[in-house]
Amino acid sequence: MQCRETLGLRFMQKLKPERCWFPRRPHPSCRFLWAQPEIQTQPQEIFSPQPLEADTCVSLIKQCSSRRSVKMVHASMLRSHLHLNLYFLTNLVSQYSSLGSISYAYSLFSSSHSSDPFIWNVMIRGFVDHAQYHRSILLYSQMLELGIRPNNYTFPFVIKACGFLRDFKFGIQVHDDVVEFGYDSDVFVCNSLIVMYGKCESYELSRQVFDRMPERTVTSWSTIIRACSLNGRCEEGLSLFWRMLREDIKPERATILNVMACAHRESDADDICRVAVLNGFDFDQCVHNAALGMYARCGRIDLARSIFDGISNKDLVTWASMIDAYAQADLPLEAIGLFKQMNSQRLLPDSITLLSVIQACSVLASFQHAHAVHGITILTGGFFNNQLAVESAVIDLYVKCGSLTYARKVFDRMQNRNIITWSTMISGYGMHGLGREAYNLFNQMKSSVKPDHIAFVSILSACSHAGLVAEGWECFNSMVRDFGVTPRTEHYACMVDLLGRAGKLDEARGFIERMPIRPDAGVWGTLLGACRIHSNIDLAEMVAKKLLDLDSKNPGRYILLSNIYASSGKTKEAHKIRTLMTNRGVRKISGHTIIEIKNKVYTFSAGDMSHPQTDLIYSELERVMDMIRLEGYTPDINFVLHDVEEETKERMLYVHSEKLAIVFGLLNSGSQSVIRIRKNLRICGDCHTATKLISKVTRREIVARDARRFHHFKDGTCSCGDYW
DNA sequence: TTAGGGTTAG
Repeated sequence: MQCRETLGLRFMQKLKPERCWFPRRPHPSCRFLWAQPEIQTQPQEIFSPQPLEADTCVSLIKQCSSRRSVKMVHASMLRSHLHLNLYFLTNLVSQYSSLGSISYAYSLFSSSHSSDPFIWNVMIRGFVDHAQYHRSILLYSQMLELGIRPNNYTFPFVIKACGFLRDFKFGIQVHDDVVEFGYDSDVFVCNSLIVMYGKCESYELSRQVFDRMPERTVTSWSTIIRACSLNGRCEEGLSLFWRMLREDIKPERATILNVMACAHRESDADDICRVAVLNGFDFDQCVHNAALGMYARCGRIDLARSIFDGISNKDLVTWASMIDAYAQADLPLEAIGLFKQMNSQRLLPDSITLLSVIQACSVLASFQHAHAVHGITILTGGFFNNQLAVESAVIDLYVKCGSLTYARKVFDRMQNRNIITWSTMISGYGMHGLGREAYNLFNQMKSSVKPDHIAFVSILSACSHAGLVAEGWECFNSMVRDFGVTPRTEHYACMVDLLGRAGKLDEARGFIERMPIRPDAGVWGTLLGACRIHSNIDLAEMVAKKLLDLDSKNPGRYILLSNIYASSGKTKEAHKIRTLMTNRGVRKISGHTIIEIKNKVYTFSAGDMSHPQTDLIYSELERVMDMIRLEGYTPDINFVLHDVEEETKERMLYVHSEKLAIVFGLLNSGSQSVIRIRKNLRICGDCHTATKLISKVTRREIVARDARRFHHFKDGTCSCGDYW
C-alpha cells in the first residue's frame, strides 16, 4: 500500500505541477485512489419439511433465502394450520415478496381478506419493490375505499410510488391524506414527501416540507440536498450541506453522494472530499465513484481519470462513470475506447453504461461504431433492464449516423414502444427531410400512444423541414383541442420556422406578435433564419435588434446577421456586426468536419494542412473543383467576409472543412460507398452548392450531418430542397 | 406474537 501511494503521489505531481505541495497538503481526491473490496458472506439455506411449532415459524420464514425454501416452510405451515394466523401469514407475504414472488404474495394477501393495515402495507411495499407502482397506488386507493386507515408506515411506500411515476397530481392528493390522517409531522413521511416533490420537479414544495418539519434526521438533510441536485438548485444544496455541518449533524454516505452531485466548482469538490475523508469515507467505493463524476463535472477530467485508475476493483458504476465523463466532455473516442476495455474484461454493460456509450457514438456520428455498439446491445439484451430506453437510443444513434434504414429496422423489430421511441423515429424522419413519412408515422402513433409536448416538437419540426405547411397547422391546432397539450415556445418556434421557410415572413411575424406567451430567443432566432433564406434585410434588422439583446452571448446570432448583410453586398454592416461580437467578448465557434474511414475518425478544419495526405487532398480538390466548374459552379463569395481580393475569396471557400473532408472521402473509400461527413456548425451555403455538383460529377452519394439536420446529396440535388 | 418505513454514485 505504501508503495502504491508513492506511485500515486508521483502520478498526481506529473499531472499538475502546481500541486507539488503534496503530500504535506494532499489533494482531497488523492484519498480516493485505491478502494478496498467489500467482503460478502453467503446466507445459509433453511429447509423445514416437518410440521412447524408456532414459536419457530417466524424465524424460519425469515431465514429462507430462496423461493423453494419459503415454499417448504409454507407447506409446513399449512400442515400445522399456522397460515390461518394473520401474523404468520403477513410474514409469509413479506418473504414471498422479498424473494421475487410478487404474484404469489398477492394471491396470499387476497386470500386473507384482512382489514389489518399491516398486511396492506406489506403488499403495497411489495409492489413498490417490484416497480409495480401503479398497482401499489391502486391498492392504497382500495384501502381507503374499504375504510381501512392508512398509518405512518403506509405513506412512505405510496409516496415513493408517486415519486417513481413522477405523478405530481396523485402525490398532492396523498399529501392531503397525510395531513388528514395526522402524519404530517412524521419524519419518515416528510422525508418521503421531500423526495417525491424533488422527483416531480417541485423543489419549492420539497423545501416547504423540509422547513416545516418539527424534527429532522440526517436523512432529511440528505434528501433535501438530493432534491436540490435533481432540480438544478446546486448552490442551495451546497449551502444546506454546510449548514447541516454547522448544526453538528454527521453526514452519512448518502449525504456525501448527494452533495457530490451538487458540486460544479473544483474548490467545492475539494471541500466536499475533505469532509468525506474526515468522516471516514476515504475507502468507500461508492464515494470514489461519485467523486470521479464530480471532478469530471468540474472540468477536471484528468483528476477523474486518476481516481478511476486508482480504483483497483472497478465495478460497473466506476466504468460507467468514467465512460459518461468522457462522453460529457466531448471526448467520444476515449469513451468508446474505455467501453471496449470494459468489454474485454468480460464485464457485462447495463443500460446506463450503454446509454453513455451510445451518446458518445452519436457525438462521433460513426456508423461503424454505432453498428458495433448496437451488436453489443443485442448480445447483452437479456441482461439489463430498461431495454426500451436503450433501443430508443439506438434508433436515435442510427438517425444521427445518417442511416434511417437501420433506425427503422430497429423500430419495426421492437416488441414494445413508448412515446420516446415514436418521437425519436418521427424526429429522425424530420432531420432527414422526410416530412411525409414523419407525418404518417405520427398519425399511426396516435392510435396507440397519446402525443406529448416532445412528440409535437418532433412532428412540427419535421413538417417545417419538409415544407408541409397545411399538415403543420393541422398538428399545431390539434395540440390543445385533441390532446390537451399547451404549446410552449419551442412549438411556436417550429411554426415560425414552418411559415418562414415557406416565405410567409409577414405571417410568421404576425404569429409571433399574437403569441399568448413571451417569445424567447429561439422564436426570434428562427425568424432571423427565415430572413436569411429569403434575403429580407429590413425584417432581419428589426429581429436582430431584439435578439442581440435577448441572446447577446450566442455567437450564431451575430454570424447569421452578418451573413445576411454580406449576402446582400452590405460588407460594412457585416463587419460592424462582427466587431460588435468581438467587443462583447463573444467568440465564434470554429468549424470542423469529421469523416470516418475504415474505423478511423479524421477531423478537418478550414485550410487544414495537418494530414499526411495533404498534397494529394489538395491536388484532388483542384481536379474536383475544375469538374464542377464545368457543370456551372460559381463560388458564392458572400460566404467569405474577409476584405480580400475576389480570387483570394474563392480560394478561401475551396479549403472549407466540408470540401476537404469530402475529397478525403473520395480518395480513401470504395467507389460505390456512401461518403458520410459531419460538420459541427450549419453547413456553408457555398459548400452545399458545391457538394450537390460533386455528387453529380463523381456519381457518389454524400450524406452530410450539420448542427441542425441531414443533407442527402445525390445526382446533383439535396434532400433538403435547398432550404435548411 | 409485534411482522411493515425515508436518503445512496453512473
